[in-house]
Amino acid sequence: MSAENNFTEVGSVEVQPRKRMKREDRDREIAAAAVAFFAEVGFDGDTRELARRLGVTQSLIFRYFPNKAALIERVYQEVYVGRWNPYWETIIADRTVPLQDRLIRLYKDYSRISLTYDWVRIFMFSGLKGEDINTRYLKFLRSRILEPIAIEVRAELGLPSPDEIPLKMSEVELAWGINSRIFYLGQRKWIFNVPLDIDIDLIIEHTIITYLSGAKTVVPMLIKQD
Amino acid sequence: MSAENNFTEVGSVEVQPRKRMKREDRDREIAAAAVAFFAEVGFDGDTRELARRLGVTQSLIFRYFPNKAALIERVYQEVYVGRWNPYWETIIADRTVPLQDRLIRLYKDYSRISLTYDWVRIFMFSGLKGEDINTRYLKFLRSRILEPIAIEVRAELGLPSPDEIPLKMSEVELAWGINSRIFYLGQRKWIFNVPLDIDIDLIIEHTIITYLSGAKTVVPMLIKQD
DNA sequence: TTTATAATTGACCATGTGATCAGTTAAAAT
DNA sequence: ATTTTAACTGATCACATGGTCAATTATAAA
Repeated sequence: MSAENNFTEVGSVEVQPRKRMKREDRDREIAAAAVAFFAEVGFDGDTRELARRLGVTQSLIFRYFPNKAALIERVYQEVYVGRWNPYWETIIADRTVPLQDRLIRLYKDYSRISLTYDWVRIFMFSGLKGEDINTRYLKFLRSRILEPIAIEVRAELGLPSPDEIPLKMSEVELAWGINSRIFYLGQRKWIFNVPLDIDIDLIIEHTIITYLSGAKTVVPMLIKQD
Repeated sequence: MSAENNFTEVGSVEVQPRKRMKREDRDREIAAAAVAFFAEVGFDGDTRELARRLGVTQSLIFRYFPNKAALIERVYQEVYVGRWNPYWETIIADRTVPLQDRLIRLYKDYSRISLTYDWVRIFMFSGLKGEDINTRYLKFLRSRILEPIAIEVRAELGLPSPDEIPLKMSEVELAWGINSRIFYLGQRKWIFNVPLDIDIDLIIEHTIITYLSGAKTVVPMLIKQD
């Protein structure tokens, strides 16, 4: 066993590793491996198996992270905080481009991040564990993406701006529909093992068209009542 | 400890239980408790804690189920198989009622089952565990609900029937949109702790209207292109 | 080449968990 | 009242897991 630990197996080929990495590098390596590992097996995955995948002893992990909880916290940072792209927020508001195009572009790009194996599964694992990171993320998403979308829809349909008639919660709920659709694609693929029959980008286009088409019918209805 | 085991605590009041239940009753009681317990903490929840909640010893559980896996299998039966309502399948095809009304009725009823704490959480726990029950359920759902919906949409829009032009996968994908929306509501409520701002029944209505409105735009497009 | 630094290991502990089984006892059968 | 049946318990085993720490050794500094 100890002899093997000096080598990292790739396929059936053994590769000479640099033994003893610099602290920073090893730190990043462990974090990255933890993301992949916990995404696969969940946060109950044991640290010995994680160490084995790293080609390292279990005790080493605890020299880099004080305890398992800290390692998990780091995973959240890597996946949620580290992968948010502020550019998404600017796409929405650019009225030189038709709204439909903006939304399609936004969600095609967003799905490149949020429809990955790691992202989808860790999001669910942490949610089920009762971590507040999900709640926080979704509140953030709501204010940075969904409400802006609802505002743009008002403009697109020539309806009164939120200054005149405040955004109704049901208008934002309608925008949730887009995200729920996208996220569900990720769950089907990475959790439920139900293959997607057609191209994701195409589904996104249909989703946006459906949303806008529905909004045209529903939103005027929503802001009239009350 | 052993003295306490003869009593089931409800709040701070101790209630005299019938010691020694009939096999069938105890069996059902354990199964029901297992559903609630595993829904809360996941399938890594330990049998000792489950026994404690039942006011019973851990070893008793293993007199009713050969091992933990069998208990979990029973949980799947209770939740997925046991709660499916065949009536849903008949609602869809009833053309004496407008399609929009049928779909709203169907999903309002479906959500009464599938938007419960137990249902949503166990569905995710089992999916993440890699059980095939999710895959099977979703295939079933597709053939019993989604494809029938896509067929009814064809009729509603006066488009060629599937006999003439077979259902496109993208038409079914569009119907997935409804389910993804509904399911996401459950996840927000029971997993991510993001309260729903407005009434679920209302969201369902908007979801159906949006879907049909979108379908009117998209479906003719879909079946034209080869 | 020698010394100092710090990355890494291996043995170990405490605790938790699925599963087993001989023995106990409430309740039904006689 | 006595016997029979079967629901239930308590003790225990084997193993897994998070975490600790003194000892080891690759690597950089001298």
